[in-house]
Amino acid sequence: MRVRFAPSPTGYLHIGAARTALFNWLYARKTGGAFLLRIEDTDLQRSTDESTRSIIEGLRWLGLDYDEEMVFQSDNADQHRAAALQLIEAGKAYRDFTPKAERADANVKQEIAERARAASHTGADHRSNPFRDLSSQESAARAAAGEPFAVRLKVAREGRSTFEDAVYGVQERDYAEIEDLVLLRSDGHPLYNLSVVCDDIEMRITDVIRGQDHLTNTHKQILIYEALNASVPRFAHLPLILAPGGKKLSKRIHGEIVSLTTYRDAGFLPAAFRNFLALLGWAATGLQSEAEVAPGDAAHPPDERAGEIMSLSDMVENFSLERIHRNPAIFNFDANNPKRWTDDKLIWMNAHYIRTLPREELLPLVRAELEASGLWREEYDGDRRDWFARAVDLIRERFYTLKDFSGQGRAYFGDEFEFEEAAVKKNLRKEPRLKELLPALAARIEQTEPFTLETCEATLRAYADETGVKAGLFINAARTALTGQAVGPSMFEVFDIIGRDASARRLREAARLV
RNA sequence: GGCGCUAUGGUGUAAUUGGUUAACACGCUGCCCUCUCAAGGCAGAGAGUACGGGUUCGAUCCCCGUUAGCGCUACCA
Repeated sequence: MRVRFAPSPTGYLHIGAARTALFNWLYARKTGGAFLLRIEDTDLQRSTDESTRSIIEGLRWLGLDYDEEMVFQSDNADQHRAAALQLIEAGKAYRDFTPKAERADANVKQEIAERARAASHTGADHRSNPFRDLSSQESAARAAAGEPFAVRLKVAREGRSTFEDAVYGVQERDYAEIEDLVLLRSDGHPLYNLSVVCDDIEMRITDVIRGQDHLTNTHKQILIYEALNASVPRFAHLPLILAPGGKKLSKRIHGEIVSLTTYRDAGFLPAAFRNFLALLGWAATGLQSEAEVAPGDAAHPPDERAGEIMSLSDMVENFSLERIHRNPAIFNFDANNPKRWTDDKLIWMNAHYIRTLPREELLPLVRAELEASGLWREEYDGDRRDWFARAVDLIRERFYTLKDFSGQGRAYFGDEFEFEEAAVKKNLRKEPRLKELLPALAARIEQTEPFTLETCEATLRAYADETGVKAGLFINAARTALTGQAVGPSMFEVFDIIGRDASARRLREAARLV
C-alpha cells in the first residue's frame, strides 16, 4: 500500500486537508504501507514557499510523519509534458489550435453554465472540436510551423466510465458527459489532471484517498491512466467538511477558523485536535467492545467507553475506509460568540486532554507556552520541578487551552498578573472591612507553621471565627488577591502552591484594591 | 444548464446492513457535591429519522420522485 497527501501550497493548511492527511496516514500505518507527501505546486502564480512550509509544519504538529522524500510536482513538469506528447503520438490525444480564451477567475462558474446552455441550443457536444480529427500530418505540420496548441485527451464518443470508490461505492459516468479535457496548456504547462495521474503512477500510489470534491473528476483521471496504459489505483473519497448551515467552508468567508495554525496558536493540543478531526466523517466503534466495562466504573469514564477518545495508536488500530461515511460533516462554530468561536466539541476535547493527559506529556507543552509568554523560569526544571508539576496539576483541571496557563494561570508563575475587574468588585469591594482584615490575615498566614494546605485552612478559619466573618468571605477575597480571578482551585491548595511569602504579600497588596 | 454526491435532535456520530421505548458524545436545563468555577455524579429537555410516494407482515435501513445543500462541469487545483 502506498498513499499520498497531495496539497497545493496556496495558503495555510486547511482543516479539511489536515483530515485528509490524517486519514491517509492512518490507512498507511494500519496497512503497513507508505505515506508520501507531494506538494502540488503547478499553479505557479498562487503557490508560495511559505505555504509549503506551513503544510510541513502542520503535519509535524499533527504528528503525521511522511515516508520517503517529499515530491514537488513542478519538478516533474517535463515528464508530464512528455507524457502528453506521447499520447498525441499514440493517437490518444490531439493538438487543439483554437486560440486560448481569456476568462476572469471570478465568474468562471457562471460562464460554464452559460456556455453549457448555449451549447445545448446549438446542439454542439463535447466532441465537436474541429481539431479532434485533424490528420496527424497536418497537425504535426502546423505545430512545426510554430502555431501554438493545447493538448486534449481524445475521449471516446460512446461508452461509460466505471469505478468502485471505497467510500462512495460504484460510480458511473457517460463518456458523453466528459469533455476532451486539456492535458497541456498552449504555453506547454501541464494541467492538474495530467500531473496528478503522472505523479501517482511515478510514485506507485496504490490508493488515492482525497476529498469528495474530486469524485466526479476521477473518471477523467482514469481515462488518463488508461491512455497511459497504467494500472488504476483504488480510490476513496472523503466527505467534505462544511460550515454551519451546510454552507461551503471557505478561507475567504470564514477566515482563520479553517486554518490549522489557528488551533496550534490558540493552544490546542495536537492529540486533541487530531482526535476531533478523526471523528469528522468517521466513527470508530467497538473500541472497547470486549472490555465489558461496568456502568459507573470510575476508571473508564463514559466517553472512553464510547470509544471517542482515541490515541493515535487507537485510531490506527480501528481505522477502516469502510467506516467512513458519505454525508458531509459540519464544523460547528459561531463567529459572533467568543466562547464558541470554534466547534464546542473540539473545545471540550481539548480541555479533556489537558485535564487527563499523563503529566509527563503535558508538562513540556505547558513549558513551551510559558516560555513563549516569558513566564518560564529555569528552576521549574530544576529545584522547583516538583512544585511546577504540582502547580500544573492543580490548575489544569479547569483549563481549556494551553493559553490558559499563561492567561488565567499567570498568577501561579509570577507576580505580574492582572486583576479581573468583576472579581475585584465581587470579592474585594463588597466588604469594606477587608481593607483592615486582609493585612491582618496576611500576618496570620505569615506566621503559620508549618505552611501547609491544612494549617492554612486552620489559620484562616480561626481568624474568621475570631473576627466574626464567614470563612467564605476570606476565601473568596483571598482567591482574588492571590490570583486576580474570581474562580479557581480550592483556595487552600492555592495558598500552598503560591507559598507563604507571596501569599502574604498579595493579601496586603490587595487591601489597596478594596 | 448538465452530471454527480448527500440528507438521523442544535453539532459529531450509532442503530446486529428490514424487527430497538431510535443509542452515545458535545452543547443545553435542573439537582447533588462545594469556599468560587470547573471536573465528577444524578436527572431531564430535545429527533419518530428532510418531504411525498412505493416495496414489505414490518422500513432510519431497499426503490422512485420532490426539496435543500454541496461538488464537478476552466488552457484553476
